[in-house]
Amino acid sequence: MMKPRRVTSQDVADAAGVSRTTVSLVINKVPGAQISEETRRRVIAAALELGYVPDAAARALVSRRSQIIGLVLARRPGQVATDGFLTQMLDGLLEVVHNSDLRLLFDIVDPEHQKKAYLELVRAKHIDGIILSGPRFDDEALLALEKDKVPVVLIGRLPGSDIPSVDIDNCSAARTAVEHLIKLGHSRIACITNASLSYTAAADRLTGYRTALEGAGIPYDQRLVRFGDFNVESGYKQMHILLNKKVHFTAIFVASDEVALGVKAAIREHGLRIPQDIAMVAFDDLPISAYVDPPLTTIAVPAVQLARQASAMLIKLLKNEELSHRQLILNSSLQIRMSCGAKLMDTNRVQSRHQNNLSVNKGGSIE
Amino acid sequence: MMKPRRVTSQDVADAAGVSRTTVSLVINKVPGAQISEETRRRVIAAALELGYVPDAAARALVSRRSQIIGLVLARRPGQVATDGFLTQMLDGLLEVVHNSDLRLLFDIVDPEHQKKAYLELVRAKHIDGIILSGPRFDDEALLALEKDKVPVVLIGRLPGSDIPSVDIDNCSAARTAVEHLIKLGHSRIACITNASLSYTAAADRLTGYRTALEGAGIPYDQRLVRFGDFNVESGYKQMHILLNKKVHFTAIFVASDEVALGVKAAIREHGLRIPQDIAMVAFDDLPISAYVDPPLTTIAVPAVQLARQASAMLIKLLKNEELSHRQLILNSSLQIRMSCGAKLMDTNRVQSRHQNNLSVNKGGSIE
DNA sequence: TTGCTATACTAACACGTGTTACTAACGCGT
DNA sequence: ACGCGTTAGTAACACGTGTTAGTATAGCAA
Repeated sequence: MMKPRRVTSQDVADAAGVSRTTVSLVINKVPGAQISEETRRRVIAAALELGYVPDAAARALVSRRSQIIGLVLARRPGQVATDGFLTQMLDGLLEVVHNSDLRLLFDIVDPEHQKKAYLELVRAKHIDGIILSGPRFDDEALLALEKDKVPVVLIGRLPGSDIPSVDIDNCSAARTAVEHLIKLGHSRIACITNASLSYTAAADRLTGYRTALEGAGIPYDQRLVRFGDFNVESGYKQMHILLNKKVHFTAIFVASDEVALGVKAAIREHGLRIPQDIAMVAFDDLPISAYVDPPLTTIAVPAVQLARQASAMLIKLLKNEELSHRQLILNSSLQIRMSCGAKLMDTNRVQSRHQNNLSVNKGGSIE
Repeated sequence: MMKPRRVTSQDVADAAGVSRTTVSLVINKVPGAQISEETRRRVIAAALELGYVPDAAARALVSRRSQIIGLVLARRPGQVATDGFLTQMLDGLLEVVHNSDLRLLFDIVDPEHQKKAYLELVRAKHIDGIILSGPRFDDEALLALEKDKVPVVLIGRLPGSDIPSVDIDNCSAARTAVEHLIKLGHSRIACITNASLSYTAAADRLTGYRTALEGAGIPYDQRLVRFGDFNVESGYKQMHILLNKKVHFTAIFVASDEVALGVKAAIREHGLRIPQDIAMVAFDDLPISAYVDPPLTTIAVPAVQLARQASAMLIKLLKNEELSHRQLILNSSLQIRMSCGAKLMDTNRVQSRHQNNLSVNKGGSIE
């Protein structure tokens, strides 16, 4: 049994009785090409007949474009498994990527060890450009990329660099969240971050928390602050530590819905109720957050749109088009549900469907 | 300002005073090559000095290997955003993929329209092989792949095909779940599937449900069965429909944790309690499921290990090694927590940390 | 006839690598 | 001197495509 040789453009050319060049011109619909309708049809017929599919590698070699863009996270293996934000980004990316006939490569880079991993990814021209989500302050490889003039777009921000980026205003969003708690009468407000402060988003959200306290003249109490690590489990652990410290507080700001779920469980296990004993505001507004019990009051981050915008920007960079904005800030908003206790003040009954705000902001155009 | 030309292996050869062939032999550590230690060092020094990174496209062209494998889901855009299972799979895949110096390409294929999309993906040799998760009965393109002898591994199963696959026994797992409810005294048990019955896993889980009922002599009541669509929202909607029908039931089997969260919210809004009014068993055991309120009794699916095994099998296929098992079935297990009411029978107090089973099965070796 | 333009194509090069077949040099026994 | 194996390295081809520069034909004006 013979292994059937690959169908090349030469085969198509032979079958159609033209040159390989002509085949290329027809297949790629080259704008200025002079091809008679008659031969065009013959070529297409032959290609279809033979099942011709251009070789991606050969094409990439000569055109110097792999038609693949990379989504990279600075995470350790194991931290991906629970990332509810990631799937939303993937969704947004795939949408744009499909419209531009690109492919999406996904990878993570261990922030501790192999910082240069994605440098090689792009130097090898495996991918044409990178979308890096969740940048860290200590990422030197990223600056190397910038120097290499590699197309990069950040989802998030990295102060001191000029890399194009899409983000929300984490600081003021966090501030809004905490101010909401303050308005509800709380003054002892704890905080659990979404991640280590090496991540710029985590640092910004903590800053927002501090700013809100400051604005209300509430002193910052370090004992009320702990650090999450992306996943549910970290929230669960940190909240147990916090509760066991027996430092008094009546509300908490958790800078991630995912982490907040763990926090919630820990609170429950201590026999406390949300929001009656501890009011809670979280951050991200994952699709599930409106459905958990109690529904989370949280900052709605337009994850899908962040991804859409980032990929749209990256594609512009790949085409050497000028960006209208190098730093883009999308709007976030506070979704008031049950966990903060604001709505519970009106009524003590079981919440009706009407009260339980399940609305989701859809749409939003690209650039 | 000149655009600096790419560093090629020729540049390295010149710098080291050897031929390009020698550079290739050194860089790739070709086993039988006769290279003196002295020149080997010179070559490596030169490569490091110049920052040489082999061109992926050129390498792929000549070696006929892209070193990329694809993870493909049969989903519509928008269905990815909430998939808690996906992130777990990505985690498992990345682990294996990194160990083999491969890359991971992620894509979805709209099951209605463009079934042949991933056929082209592999015909273009963009990727060396495919891991297809969540196959559907009506996927003809998949059979075409099999005929093309393209390396494919299924996460899930497709009856009537001989494609290598990794899966759990969805049918018997679902049966276990429902039998658990029956043992607790329930006989009016509703069911909401995880997805449309075009997906083999959804069909299998429904079959398990029916089998359990049959085994207990409980008649199948079609009015108690509805179909989810992967996400929370579908569970919420379907459960509202179910509850509004005023058909009596005391328990429900939801074939997906994600969907179950929506179901939970709907039950709550109707003023009913879990498990006192409606007992619930779900399916998947997402990382968050132990932390929601009440913690879900659910079938633990070893998602990360499914992905690990699938990628390990795919890599074997790529190396033309023989598979020890073409169809691999991993174990699933029922995680009994609060939502089914089993533990509530012992006590009516707030559950202690001890009772709230937060243990996670880790580990498990590869092939 | 010559010259010019527009049309419809094609020959040939370039992209950067892996690999096979071959060679040059050297040591060594006879 | 001769033959022969071993070591260390290289020349040259192949992979399949995009693209530039060039050619052949026809049409048409002068």
